[in-house]
Amino acid sequence: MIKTAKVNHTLRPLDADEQRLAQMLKALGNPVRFHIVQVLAERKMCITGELVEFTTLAQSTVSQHLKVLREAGLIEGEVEGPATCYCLNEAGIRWLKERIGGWLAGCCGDAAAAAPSDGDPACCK
Amino acid sequence: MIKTAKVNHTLRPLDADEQRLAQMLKALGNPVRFHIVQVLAERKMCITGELVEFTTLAQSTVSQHLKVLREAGLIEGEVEGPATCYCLNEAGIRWLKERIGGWLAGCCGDAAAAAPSDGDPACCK
DNA sequence: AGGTTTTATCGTAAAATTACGATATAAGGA
DNA sequence: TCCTTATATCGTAATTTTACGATAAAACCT
Repeated sequence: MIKTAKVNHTLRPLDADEQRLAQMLKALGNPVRFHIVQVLAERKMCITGELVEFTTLAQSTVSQHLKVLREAGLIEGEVEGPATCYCLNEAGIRWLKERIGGWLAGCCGDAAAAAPSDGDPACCK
Repeated sequence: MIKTAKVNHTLRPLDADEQRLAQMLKALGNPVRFHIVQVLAERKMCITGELVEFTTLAQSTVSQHLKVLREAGLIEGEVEGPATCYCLNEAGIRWLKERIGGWLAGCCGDAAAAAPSDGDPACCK
């Protein structure tokens, strides 16, 4: 329950890209889902049942996790008979990498633009 | 309550780097914390009270969120009098970017190594 | 010394997430 | 047709996370 009495100064609404990034990070922020995408990267593709075998969770739980990853645009599934075969969503992963690479600009600026005077730049100076 | 009866095949334990990455993703997977790091990137530094003003949350809540970010290695705080001044942890952010950049290798291979025969590569082929 | 500001931490309630079993549905086989 | 396999979804319980108020402690000021 968020108090509305406090004036919200600068927390501007997230634009579409930021929302997408936040959704991806949230999806990956769960240990099981973190694992799943790694497994998919290694194996290239898995059917639901295989992922169920890899984890120690119920099939329904894995299915839910897959849904979160799917909706975040990190994986995609193709129905093959009664099974569903999942793999990473390459476009989504690429987007994530590019987005993170440019995220929080001004923090890790170009080495040419930011010449560290010390090996240990002061935190709050 | 995770069932232990199921054989855990290939979910190998995460190594230290993977654990660190998972922790960072988890920290960033919360909307408030996502916002905080963006604010810190824009403003370079903030004291706790300022971040409290930016959000609509209680001070104690913000403090908790800051703790999660701090422990994940994404921000750092320096005590100045009664206040604490926070900024992004540049080394941690840089590490995150590099790690994400190389994560899930084999998925977004080099364009030279993976020549797409179609504009829309099959998912589970 | 007393008062004010600031904040991290604690305890707890509320909210959100994750886990599970049940089940309907689709696909495939005998 | 019946049976089996596979899975997404639903309802719900369990667990975790997030929110809040209270408070102790540190720093600063009068």
